Amino acid sequence: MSDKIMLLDGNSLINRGYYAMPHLSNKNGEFTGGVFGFLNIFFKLTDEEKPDMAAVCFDVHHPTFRHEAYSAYKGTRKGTPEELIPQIPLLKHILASMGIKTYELAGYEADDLLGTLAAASERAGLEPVIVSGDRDLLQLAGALTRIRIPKTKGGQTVIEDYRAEDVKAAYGVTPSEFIEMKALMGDASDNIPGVPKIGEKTAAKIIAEYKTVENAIANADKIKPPTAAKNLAEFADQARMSRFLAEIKTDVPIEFSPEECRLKNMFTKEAYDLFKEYEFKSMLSRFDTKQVNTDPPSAAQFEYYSVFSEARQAVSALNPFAEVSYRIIYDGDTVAAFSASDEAGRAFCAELPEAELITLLKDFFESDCPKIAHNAKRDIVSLRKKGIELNGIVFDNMIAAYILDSAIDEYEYNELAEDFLGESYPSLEEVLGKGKSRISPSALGREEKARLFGTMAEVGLRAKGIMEQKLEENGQHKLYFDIELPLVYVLADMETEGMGVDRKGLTEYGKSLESKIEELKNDIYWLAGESFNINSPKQLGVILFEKLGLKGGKKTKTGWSTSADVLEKLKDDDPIIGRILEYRTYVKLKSTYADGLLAVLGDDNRIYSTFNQTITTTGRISSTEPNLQNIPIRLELGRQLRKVFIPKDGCVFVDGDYSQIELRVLASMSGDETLINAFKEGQDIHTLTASQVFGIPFDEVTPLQRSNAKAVNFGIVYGISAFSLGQDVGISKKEAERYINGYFEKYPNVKAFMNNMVELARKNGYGSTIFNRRRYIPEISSPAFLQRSFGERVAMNMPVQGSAADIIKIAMVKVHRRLKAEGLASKLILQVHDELLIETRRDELEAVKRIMKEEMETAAQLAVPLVTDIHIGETWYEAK
DNA sequence: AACGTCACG
DNA sequence: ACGTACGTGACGTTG
Repeated sequence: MSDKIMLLDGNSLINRGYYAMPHLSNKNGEFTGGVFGFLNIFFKLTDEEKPDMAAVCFDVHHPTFRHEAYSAYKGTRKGTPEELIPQIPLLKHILASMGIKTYELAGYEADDLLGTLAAASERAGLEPVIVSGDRDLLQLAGALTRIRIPKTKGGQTVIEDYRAEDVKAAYGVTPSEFIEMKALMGDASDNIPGVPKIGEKTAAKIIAEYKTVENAIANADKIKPPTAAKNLAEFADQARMSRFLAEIKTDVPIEFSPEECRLKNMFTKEAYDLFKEYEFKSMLSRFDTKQVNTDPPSAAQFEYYSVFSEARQAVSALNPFAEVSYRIIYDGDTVAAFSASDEAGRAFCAELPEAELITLLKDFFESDCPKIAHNAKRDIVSLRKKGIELNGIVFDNMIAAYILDSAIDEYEYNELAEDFLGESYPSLEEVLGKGKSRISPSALGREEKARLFGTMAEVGLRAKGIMEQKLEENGQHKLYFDIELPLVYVLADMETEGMGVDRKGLTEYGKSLESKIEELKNDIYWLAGESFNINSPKQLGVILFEKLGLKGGKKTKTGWSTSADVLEKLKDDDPIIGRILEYRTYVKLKSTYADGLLAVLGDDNRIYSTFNQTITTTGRISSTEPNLQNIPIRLELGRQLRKVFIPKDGCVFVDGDYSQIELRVLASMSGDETLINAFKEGQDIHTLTASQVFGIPFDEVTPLQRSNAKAVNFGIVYGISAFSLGQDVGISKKEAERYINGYFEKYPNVKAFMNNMVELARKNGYGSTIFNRRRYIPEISSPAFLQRSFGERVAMNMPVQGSAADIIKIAMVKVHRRLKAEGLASKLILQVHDELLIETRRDELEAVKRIMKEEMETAAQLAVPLVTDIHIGETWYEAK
């Protein structure tokens, strides 16, 4: 077997990466998208091809005869975007660190080098694989040489593979004829003029018949479209010159020895450090961390105790007046170890049986000693189950990191060290492994435990200072200390309290769906003429659009789309469609809700959801295992499910929800008079929008018009596009455009507000809310239209959605505080973005109603009232 | 693990 | 010409 050599077009691939990738940069603001894109393709290919050797070629532009001769055509070649320029040396640096050879030669482009290296490789008996984003390279395909071209297909990168015969199959010409073809059609981006009026189609036809440009010129009189014949004769010299330019050189005078390109271990320490520095996090898992693990840079002193008396001494030696950063190390739900640091550079770790740890730590945790935690909510909830009430949390590093950058999805100690201290440590995943092969933390060696757990606490102590300072600088002190940190306790209490469920009712609800599902399933099989898996969109698509031949199908990345909005349009074409939609509704209710909730229902008939405070980019909280924020309500059948959510004995539910909070926030932030007055006067906002946009009196708005106006209002909040609004309402894009223009005409300040938010986000790099919550939006400066448009929509939406999130969080803290202050036993148990639910003691009903309304309505001072509707019920169903 | 789908705000 | 709504989480299928 001959060795395989992979030859990559550095410039082309980094360019492709730059335009295809999200707008990436590291924390120093250095742009990295192009390099990341290159490496992505590179690794995908090395995984697939497993080459023995590799080399990367780069352009070195130089004024050569080639460009001088055709200076008339210059200007068509796109200059390298500014952000990409420093990425080219960066890529070379990274490749060097991985031991990958690069080639460049003044005056030659990468494709000439690739051609030369491929030819030399063939002569050396190797199997060359050329990788480029540029289709011109296809002319190099041959018996031995393959060309691979990455392509974005439905959001996914696929890498096409061309041998000589594949070129023939795809283009109808051989690789060498590909050169002839290009000479005729020209290529603006390569400054190849070609022949006027000859495009891809004509060129292909001519070359298929006459094989070469020279031969075509000789037979110009016989060529079919008369214009082509005439031009070919007239521009014969230009065609010859184009032919010369189109051919990639295979004889560039460059020294090349394939052995130098042999791949060794690419995953070196140097490469690892660079990958970390430039934050190519998803690629770090390729490194064998056993080899590259970084030692803690600080000369820290970490003690390890596994004897109770020694551990006790260490805990009591903690300074009760200084801030102590601590970490609990969990093994599942068990407390496996504890570490703490009250002085930079020092920490200890105690590992004992859980019961001993609980005894050891109870006083410390319950004392007022100021503590720096990392995910305090988890500790509060876990310790409570073990009889400890955690007090004195003055800082939560995880929450602080989220406030400083809500887009990050991991906030472990090493990320904090990296971002705030500029130090590198291995991640927990690197130390413990991931997925199935993850080991328990207690399986580490003593030394390692002391160092790892100690560092976790120690880093927390030092990072806190820096983060606090940044919060201050950002004007986020109040957001952090008055809203988010107190909210930790509120959410912990909600998680502790849980929500009651009527187990029998839930079981019966599930049962009641079964027979209907069976019935629909049989109908569908019968109508389809065969049985198949209805839950498989793939199989369903084949049945509907191929077997039954329904028209109007849309495509997804993987096949036919069978989503509800597609099926809805086909409802009248076949009775099977309605059955499928109905089947889906029932199956969803059964699997996700009936079965799903039963699976997490505790023996005490309560459900304990987890409320995540650091997930969303906008500032909302999220709910998991189960998600109690997406319990059905819109359709009656699903809504019935809410009857199984019940308060405990002696209690009722009091539910408060903000009316139109996002539109009120929009009115207030934009200062739009019309909107503000409407809310002040308690007008129906969708009807108002309808009357404004459609130019009709308020009283004459029809239900359909109101519903369309409602869609417009939503669209505005989401960062509207005419296309999507049209889709949603079922009107043409043009008509939708008229709606939007009408809207902005009637609410001019809203338009100014949106422009403002986009401009501000572009200038600052982030969007922000009334309470200074931030979301960084790097996409807003992306060169890629789609990315940029997304960034702009986010810039318009985040301040609105985020401010609403701020407001209800304030309300939660206030409601929680009032309930405590007034000594009430009623408990806040749930938040659903604009709604709060309190499990209320019957004797406290009036007080709770009053507190809820007051605190929710006074959570923030807006230019419009924050109207809150209160409902009471014996079940959640009734309380809405 | 990624995708399609669908539940909520 | 590009191909779209903003923010989530859970489930089942498929590679």
